[in-house]
This record gives sequence, structure tokens and C-alpha cells, in this order.
Amino acid sequence: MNHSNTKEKIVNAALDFFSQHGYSGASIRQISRAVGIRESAIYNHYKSKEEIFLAILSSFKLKTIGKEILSDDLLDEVINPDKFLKTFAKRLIEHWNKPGERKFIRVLLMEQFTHISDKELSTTDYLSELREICRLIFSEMVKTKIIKPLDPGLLSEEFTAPLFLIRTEYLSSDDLININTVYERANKHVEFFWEAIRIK
Amino acid sequence: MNHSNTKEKIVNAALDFFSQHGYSGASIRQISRAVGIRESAIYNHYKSKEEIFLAILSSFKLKTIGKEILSDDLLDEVINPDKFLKTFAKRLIEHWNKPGERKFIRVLLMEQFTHISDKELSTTDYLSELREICRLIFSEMVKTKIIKPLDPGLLSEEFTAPLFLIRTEYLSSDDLININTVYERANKHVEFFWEAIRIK
DNA sequence: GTCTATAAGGAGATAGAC
DNA sequence: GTCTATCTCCTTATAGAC
Repeated sequence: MNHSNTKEKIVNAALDFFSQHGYSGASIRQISRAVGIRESAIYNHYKSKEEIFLAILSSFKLKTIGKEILSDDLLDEVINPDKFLKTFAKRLIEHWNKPGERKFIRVLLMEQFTHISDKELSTTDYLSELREICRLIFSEMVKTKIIKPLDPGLLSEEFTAPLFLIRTEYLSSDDLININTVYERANKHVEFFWEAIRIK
Repeated sequence: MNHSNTKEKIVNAALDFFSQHGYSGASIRQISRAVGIRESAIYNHYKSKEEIFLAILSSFKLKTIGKEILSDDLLDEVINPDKFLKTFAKRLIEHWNKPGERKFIRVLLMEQFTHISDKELSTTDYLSELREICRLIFSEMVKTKIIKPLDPGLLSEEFTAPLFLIRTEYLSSDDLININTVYERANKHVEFFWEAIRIK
């Protein structure tokens, strides 16, 4: 039995290096050094560099954004869409700002074109669950006539797209000062968006 | 005198490989093979791999998007904002869809976090000129009271952000079939946006 | 499960002939 | 301006001792 969890340390270190230098820019050497073992010891846990990458991918695929940011108390507030959307956007930014998520988005943006082991790694996939949730929410809002009768799919795009661009744009700098700028821009977007869809 | 333009061939091939495999995933070996010369011959034109990368960067930095998509006849149509915005968005998508531009955006997304030679390579920089142009346009529209009195900076963000996300999302597949989807999504966005800012 | 040792090849880059 | 030959270092990965 191993209680030091080397396997977990490896994927953590790998995510660090992949997100900083890209998949091919990161080496087993660096990763093993960060973990505190020799290169060869890595292969006791993963049979190749590619397998480490795939392990990271599947660990993030298991995470579901819905349960994380859509609590029951928030859903109760759909009748108050203005406040609801602001809170929803805030939680989304918070979610995307978690260190692991930041690193993963960086890897996603970097490796979406490189086809490592023919595995799909697309922004569309990454955003699909969020988009589906938003579609359902806006669909409900249209039904209850608290917003204009617009296509929920379009509304979902218009709501999420600027938020995602804001997030990715401030992803390069590691300083946490910028996070306030992110929240400000997100808030202004939600205000604009709400004015665009509300029934006056 | 060399009339076969090897230097140009090198940056072209390099852009191909960089955009497909990333900077560190592409090798001088591959590039030289694509050009049709030996590795060592590369160094007759560029003193390092990094220098090739910087040559690509500066060639794209010289390009100005304004002159390319903002013709005089289009500017005359600002009094007809609905049509103007649609044409503007269409030209923007066309511009971003040119093979060289597609490749460059891919490199931009891939290498924005890797700090090759400490050179800044950010989405913000890439979009800054476009955003400035949009700010001026919307500022003018607000002044002439054909749209609501909203912050031109915010309008610029709201107009361009979804367009850029649409573009980057369909950047992985090389098939030209998707370009119609891009145009459709862009058009729907412009319609939504126009309804949000027009004075009824 | 980690170590040392080592394989086998690819990387970027240089020297010098033509 | 391109070639062959070569250097040095780094890469992923394996074999086998402990």
C-alpha cells in the first residue's frame, strides 16, 4: 500500500507543466522532478506520457458544472431574473477561476488543435453542459413570460460567450488582482444582456 | 540573388507546423523537409527556431485589420446601422477565415501562455485594434442618436466577443463546410445585438 | 514502488566543403 | 545558399537490482 499518493501527485504536476508549456513542451523529466521521484518511477503509475494526459482529461470530464453552480436556493430565484443572472454569472466566474479549472482551460486552449491520441478536446465540448443548462433556464423564462420570446439557444450563446472570452482573456496572468476586472466586466455584460431580454 | 524565396518558404512551412503542433511540437527537421532543404540550410536564413517564430509574429503585427474590412463604401452606410453591422460582421468573419489568419489565431491560442522569448502574445493585443474601431463606430452611433446611449466600450465588447468565440470554436476542423455555420451564428448574433441597442 | 543504468532516437545548432 | 558530417543535450521508455 502506498499512502503518499504518488499517482495523484503525478497528474497534479503534469497539469501544472502542461498548462504552462503545453503537452509537448512539458517533459516527464520535469514532472518526475516536481513529484520528487526519478523518471523511470513514473512508468510504474502510467505507461506513457500520453496516458498521463488522458488521465487528466477524463478526471475533468467527470466534473459536472451544473451541480457545482446551480444550487437549489439559486434556482428558487429564477422569478427574479436580474439578480439570478448576476449570481449565476458570478458563480460561473468563480468556478472558472479555481486553480485546477484555470489550468485545464489553458490546456484546452493549447491542445485543442494538436490531436493528442486522436482524443477530442474542443471548446464546444467543454461548454456544452453549461450551454444546455442556460438553454433550459432561458426556455423556462420565456415560458413564464418574464423575458422576451427569443430562441433559448441563441440566448444561451449570447449570455455565455462574452463571459467565456472574458475568462480566457485574463488567463495568462497569474496575479489575482485581475479577478476583480473579470467580475466587473462580467457584471456589465449581464446588465447589458438583461436589458436586452427583459420585457419593459 | 535567390529567386526561389527560401526565406518566405520557411516561415510559411513553420506557420503550418506551429499551427498544427504548437511551437515546441514542431521541429526544424519537419520544417526543413517541407521546404525541401536540409536542417542546416535553415540557419542560413534564421539563426534559431525562435527567430522564425518572431518573424511570423512581426509579419502579423504589421497587418492592420481596419483598412482591410472598413472600406469607404461601408462607412457611408453607418446611417443604416442594421445593414452596416451585418456587413461588418461578415467581413470580419471573412478576414478571420483567411488561411493565414486561421493559422495565426491557432498559434495565438496555443502559445499565449508559453512565453516564447518573453514576447507578449495575447488575445487582448490581437483584438485591440478591432475593439478600438468598434468603439469609434458605436461612439458615433450614440452621438447621432441612432442607437441607445450606451457605453461604446461595452458595446464594442458585446459586439465582438461572441463573433470571436464563434470563430475560434470552428477553428479546429479544416473543412470549409463549417464556415456556413459560422456565418449563420454570426448573423443571429448581430440580429440579437441590433435589437438590443436600437431605439424603437 | 523506487532506484541505477542504458537504450534509441530526436532535438537545436555548428563547422567546413562545394 | 545548400550540402554532409558531427556535436551535445534532451526526449520517452525499458531492464533489472533492491
